Amino acid sequence: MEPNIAYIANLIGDTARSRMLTALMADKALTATELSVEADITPQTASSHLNKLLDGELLIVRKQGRHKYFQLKNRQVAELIEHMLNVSASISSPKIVTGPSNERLRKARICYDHLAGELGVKLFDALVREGWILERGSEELVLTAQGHRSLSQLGIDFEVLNKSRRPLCKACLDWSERRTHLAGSIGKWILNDALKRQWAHQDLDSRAIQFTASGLNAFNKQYRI
Amino acid sequence: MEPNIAYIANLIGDTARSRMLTALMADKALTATELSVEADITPQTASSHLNKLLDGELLIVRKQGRHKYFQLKNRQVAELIEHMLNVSASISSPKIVTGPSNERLRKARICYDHLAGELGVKLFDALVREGWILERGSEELVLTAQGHRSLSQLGIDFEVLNKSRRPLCKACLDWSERRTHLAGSIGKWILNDALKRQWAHQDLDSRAIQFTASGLNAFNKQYRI
DNA sequence: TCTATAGTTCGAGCAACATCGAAGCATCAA
DNA sequence: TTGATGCTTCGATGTTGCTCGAACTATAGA
Repeated sequence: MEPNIAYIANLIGDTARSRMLTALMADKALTATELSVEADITPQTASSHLNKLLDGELLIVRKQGRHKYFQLKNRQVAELIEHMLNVSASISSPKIVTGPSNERLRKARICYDHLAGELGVKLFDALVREGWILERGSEELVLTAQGHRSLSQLGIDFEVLNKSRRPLCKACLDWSERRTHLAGSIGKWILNDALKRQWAHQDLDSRAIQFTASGLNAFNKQYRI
Repeated sequence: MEPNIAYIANLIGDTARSRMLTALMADKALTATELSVEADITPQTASSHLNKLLDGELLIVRKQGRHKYFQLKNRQVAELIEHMLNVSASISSPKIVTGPSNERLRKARICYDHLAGELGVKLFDALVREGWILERGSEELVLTAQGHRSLSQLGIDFEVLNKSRRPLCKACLDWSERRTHLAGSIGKWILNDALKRQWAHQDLDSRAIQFTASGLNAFNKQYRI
């Protein structure tokens, strides 16, 4: 038999569960209670949903004291959610409502482990313009020799990155901008570096990334945005 | 608001609808009745499901006389389904049952527009071994100069392929083999070429690709499998 | 030991929706 | 015009499963 995609899709296809999954796209482990708040349901209901998601192997859980920390099982699952976000965003009928909290999400947010939103797209454009990465076709990205040099100077350790089997650069479609932004281990490094330098911090309650005024300046300068 | 992934997921998450979608992965337009047979439901029920899939913009339809031909809306949708097949296949609980008709599917099948299954993986391995394509990391593929030469000799027209914004080579994870096979416009060309040369033909009732004995020989020889 | 918090299990209520029979419309081929 | 085929609309039925209140277990802290 072919794999049963209805099972997985049905799992994601519930409003409460899909909200939990989307919340977990921030790549942060969340507790059952936090997720119940996120999904706007009671803890009992959340407990039932979380068990289903565990059964379906979309989540993993770590127990710490009286807390349970849930997170997405792996990158494959995260990429599936991302894919669904993209397809959903390209649909016309259920209109996308604009709100104040979404303004921040649209500006800059975390997409599993790299920067997305307006700033993510700007970053990508700048890297291409400066010749650090090269677009081959519309989906394939290549790091140039110059990009390698420049990023090394910024402190990236390619020795470490090359050890992982993950590609350095990867194109990721942005659902709010409908444009490409940078994923892959370099994308991850750039976000982590900005957080480490305290140019920005992640919102406690959402996937939004808040840049400080000076942090944004430094970030823009560093990447010629 | 973030895009509503529950809506799309819920659409795919019904057994009947998911069967229809999987059937359409063969990239062939099917009529409403054919799809109702595929999903094992009455035409009335199928009609209702197909309308929902149209509303959700997962399908498009062409009317021809008293027939209605449905197909997947675009490659993005097909890739989403493929992604779900992969995630589903990597789940342990709902075991994959082996059956006679699946034997053929596992050997060689169409994955939207390129070759998948055992033969697809073998093809990929051969192309890498012969140095026609290069694996960078685990997901990124590059066409080598030698690959360009060799494929040109086989009749591929890179002028045409380069016009499309689609990447030449792309890695696609195979749900039955759990290994990489070749997608992208070259993958598409190779399959089409084999069909054109009548080395193989597509099953009428499924996504299986049937090679003739001599066709398989020629195919293996051409690509050093 | 007592209390507060995190998470669970059970059961009942309720709404959503997949399903099909019956009947209807549209098209094609005589 | 008649009959056959493809597809749809309508209404009734039944099941699934999301939901929460109530009561429970488990852990942490004092």
